[in-house]
Amino acid sequence: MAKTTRRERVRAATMREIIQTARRILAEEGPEAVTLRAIAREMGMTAPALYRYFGSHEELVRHLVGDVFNDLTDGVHAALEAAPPGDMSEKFIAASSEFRRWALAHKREYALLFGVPVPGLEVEHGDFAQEGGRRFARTFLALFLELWRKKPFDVPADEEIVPALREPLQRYREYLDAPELPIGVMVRFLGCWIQLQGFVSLEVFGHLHFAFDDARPMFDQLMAEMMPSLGLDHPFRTP
Amino acid sequence: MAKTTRRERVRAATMREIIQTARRILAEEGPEAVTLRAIAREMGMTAPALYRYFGSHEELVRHLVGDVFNDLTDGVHAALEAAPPGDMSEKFIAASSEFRRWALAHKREYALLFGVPVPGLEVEHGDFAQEGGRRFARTFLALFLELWRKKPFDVPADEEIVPALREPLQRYREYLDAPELPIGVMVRFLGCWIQLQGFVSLEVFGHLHFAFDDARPMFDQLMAEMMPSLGLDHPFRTP
DNA sequence: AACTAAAGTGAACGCCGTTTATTGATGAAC
DNA sequence: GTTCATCAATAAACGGCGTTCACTTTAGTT
Repeated sequence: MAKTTRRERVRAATMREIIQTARRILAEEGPEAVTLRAIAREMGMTAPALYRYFGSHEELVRHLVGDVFNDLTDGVHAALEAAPPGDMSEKFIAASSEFRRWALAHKREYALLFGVPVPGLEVEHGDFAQEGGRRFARTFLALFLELWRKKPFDVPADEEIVPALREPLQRYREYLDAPELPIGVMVRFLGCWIQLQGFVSLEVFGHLHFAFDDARPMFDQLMAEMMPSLGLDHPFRTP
Repeated sequence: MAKTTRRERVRAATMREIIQTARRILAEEGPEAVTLRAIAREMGMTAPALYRYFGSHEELVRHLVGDVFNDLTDGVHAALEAAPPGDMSEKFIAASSEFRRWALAHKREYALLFGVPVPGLEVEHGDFAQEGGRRFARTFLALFLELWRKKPFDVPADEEIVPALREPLQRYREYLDAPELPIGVMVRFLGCWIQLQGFVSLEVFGHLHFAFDDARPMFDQLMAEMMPSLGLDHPFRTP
C-alpha cells in the first residue's frame, strides 16, 4: 500500500504548497501576479527550483486550474447535500446559486476557469485541468438527469428542434451514454446550462454593469423563468 | 474649419497608425503580443516614442478597445441596413448573426471587448472605450425598441417580475429616457441580450466545446426559441 | 562511509513597461 | 532668413518576467 517513500511524500507536499501559494497570490493579487518568481519568493525559494516540479509556468497554471475546479465542484456538491433531500426545486436553486455565489466570491479563480483561454484561444486545458472540468460538468448534468427522471417535464419534440442540431445532440447523448433520453431533454439541459453560465460569466466579468449595479434580482428573474420550463416551482423569494 | 495645422495632421496620422498596428498584432498574434515594443518595432520606432501619443500601455489598449468597438458596431449597422427594410424578423436575425459572426471572426478583438477586464477586474474602460461601448449598446437597444414599438409583444406583467428587480428596471428605464415602456419590456430586452451575449461569449471562448464541435445549430435553436417571445417568426432555416 | 540522484542556487539571456537625459527636426516669431 | 522654443524620437537604464545552464548542497541507498 503505502509504497510512498519519504522522498515522494515531501515532494508531493512541496507540489501542494506551490499550488496553494499560487492560489493565494491569484486570489489576492490577480492572475498577472501569479509568476514563478512571486511563488518562489513567497516560499523562500528561487524561481528555477520550481522547474523541478512543473515543466513551465503554463503547466503550473494548468494544475492550478484543476485545483480550482475541484474546489468549485466541492462547493456545489456541498450545497446539493445541504438542500432538503426530496425537494428538487430547492436542490436546483441551491446548485445554481452556489455556482453564482462561488463565482462572485472567487472572481479571479472563476476567470481562470471560464475566462478567455490564455495562449492560443483554442487549446483545451490538458490533463489535470480537463479532468477537473469533466467532474464539474458531470455534477450539473447529473442534477438535470435526476430532475428529468424523477419528474419528466415538457421538452421540445424532435420536429421543434432545428434540424441541423439533431445529429449533434444525438452524438452528445451517446457520449453521455444515456440513449433513453429524448434529444429534447438534451436541448433543455444545454440551453439552461448555457443561460446559467452565460449569465454568471457576464456578471462576474462586469458586463452587466451597463444595466445593473447588482445583478442578483435579474438572476432570480432568470431562475424564475427557467425553472417552470424544467417542471419546477420557483418560490418567488428575495431574501 | 480645417484649422488643423500640419503638425496636428501628422500627429493624428501617427496615432491612427499606432492603433492600426496594434490591431494587426492583436488579430495575428494575440493580446499578449500587443506590447509597446512590438508596436514600435513594427513601425520602425522605439518604444518610448509611443509615450508621446499614449500615457501608458494601458491607455493605448483602451483606445484600441474603442476602435474595435466601433468596428463591431459598424458591422452590425451594416447588417441591419442590408436586411429587407420592413422585415423585423430578418433585421433581428441579421443583427444577432452579425454579432456572432464578427465575434467568431475576430475572437481576440472580441475577447478584448467582452473578456475578463485585464487589471483589477472592476475598472470600467474609460473615455474613448466607454463611448464605443455605449454606441454598441445603443444599437441593440434601438433594435429592441423598434421591435416593441412597431409590434408590441407579450411581456411579463409587473407582478410576474421578481419584486426586487422592479426598482432597478425602473431606474434603467429612466436612464434610457423611455418612460412609456412597461418594465416587462425591459426585462425581455435585458434577458434576450444576456442570452445572446452569454451564448456568443461562451462559444468564442471555447466553453461550448464540451458539447459541440460547431455551436451554430444551437445558436439557431436559441434564436428559434427566443424570437417568438419577441413576437417574431423564425424561419426554420439552416443555410 | 562513499556514491548517486534529486533539490536548490546564481548568473545570464532576451523579453516586457517605464523613466530620464539627450539629440534631431520643424514650425513660429522676429 | 535666422533664431528659438517646442515637439518627436532616441539610447541607456531599472526592475520584473520566464527560462536555461552550470554549479553546489542535501539526503537516501548501497
